[in-house]
Amino acid sequence: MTYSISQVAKKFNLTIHTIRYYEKEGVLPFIKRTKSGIREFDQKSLDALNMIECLKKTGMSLKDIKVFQDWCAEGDSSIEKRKEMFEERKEDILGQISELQHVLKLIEFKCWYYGKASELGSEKAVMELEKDKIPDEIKKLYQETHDY
Amino acid sequence: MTYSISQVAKKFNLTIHTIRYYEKEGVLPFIKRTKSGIREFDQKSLDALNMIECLKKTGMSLKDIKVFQDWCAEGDSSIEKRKEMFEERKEDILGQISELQHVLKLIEFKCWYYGKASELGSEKAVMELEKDKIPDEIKKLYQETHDY
DNA sequence: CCTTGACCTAAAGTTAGCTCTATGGTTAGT
DNA sequence: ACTAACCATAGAGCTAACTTTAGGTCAAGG
Repeated sequence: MTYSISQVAKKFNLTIHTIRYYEKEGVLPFIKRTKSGIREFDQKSLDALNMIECLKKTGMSLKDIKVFQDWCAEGDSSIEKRKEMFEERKEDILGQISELQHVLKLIEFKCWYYGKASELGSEKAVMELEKDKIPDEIKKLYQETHDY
Repeated sequence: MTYSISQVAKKFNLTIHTIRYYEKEGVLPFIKRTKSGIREFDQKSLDALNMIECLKKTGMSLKDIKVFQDWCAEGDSSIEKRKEMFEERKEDILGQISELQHVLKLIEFKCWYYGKASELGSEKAVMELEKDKIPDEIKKLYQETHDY
């Protein structure tokens, strides 16, 4: 079973242009062609594209993804490097998640703040709230997110 | 207490150029100047910059951050819009976190895969492993991350 | 056979977000 | 007053990741 470029584009929610661009930049491994030069994507191509999309979502650049693809093409001798790359990627993602969880605290504080402001009619009224009227978990959110 | 641009740059781990660029683009609210034109950052400026960095980390563009700053400058009449913006931002972050958790599964599968490949000496050996030698949670990770 | 639609390449254009350069003013120490 | 360190502006330059354009090929259906 093979797929045309437009079928693949639909599956991955990319444009045809983007897929061709990826191939040109070397982030997609070799893609078979018909004798007239039309690309035919097989399961391996789809798997590679899935990996690329995944790595992109972790914030990796196409340049670095290309390095990874080159390692793949190199074969078993690059297994160790690829292993290390994925371990780094894992740590990086965990870091990103905890950063987002931190950022979320400030956003949640602001949700509370503007909820109150909407309720009381002004920002001034929220800032003049006596301290004992501010829930402890909101105070905590506030304090934990002013780290400069 | 006020701060010079280079002190602020250090605090936020940005370059002086970037901070000036932010001001030029209107994402920083009005910053006071000495009579000779030198910027003086006060607590309010720092708070704003903290918010900007936070919104940037959620993936918001400077253009949209500027819209938010314009709302802030507009005063209480934009409270509702700002509240909605933060609620959207919150949903967005939760979405990002769960996307990263999904992506993490494929990365963790690859960590296992290359760990085995390293142990057995080749990728081929991993792919030929009998199914009952692959831990269930690894099979699960694999299946859950091939969603095209 | 001719049109239509999906494909191809090469290359120019776009956008965001910085980053750097040139040029010159300001301020604190000796 | 001189020097060094810091500040300013205007504007050019850069990089990544597309996106669009121009011009052409190819295969199937009427």
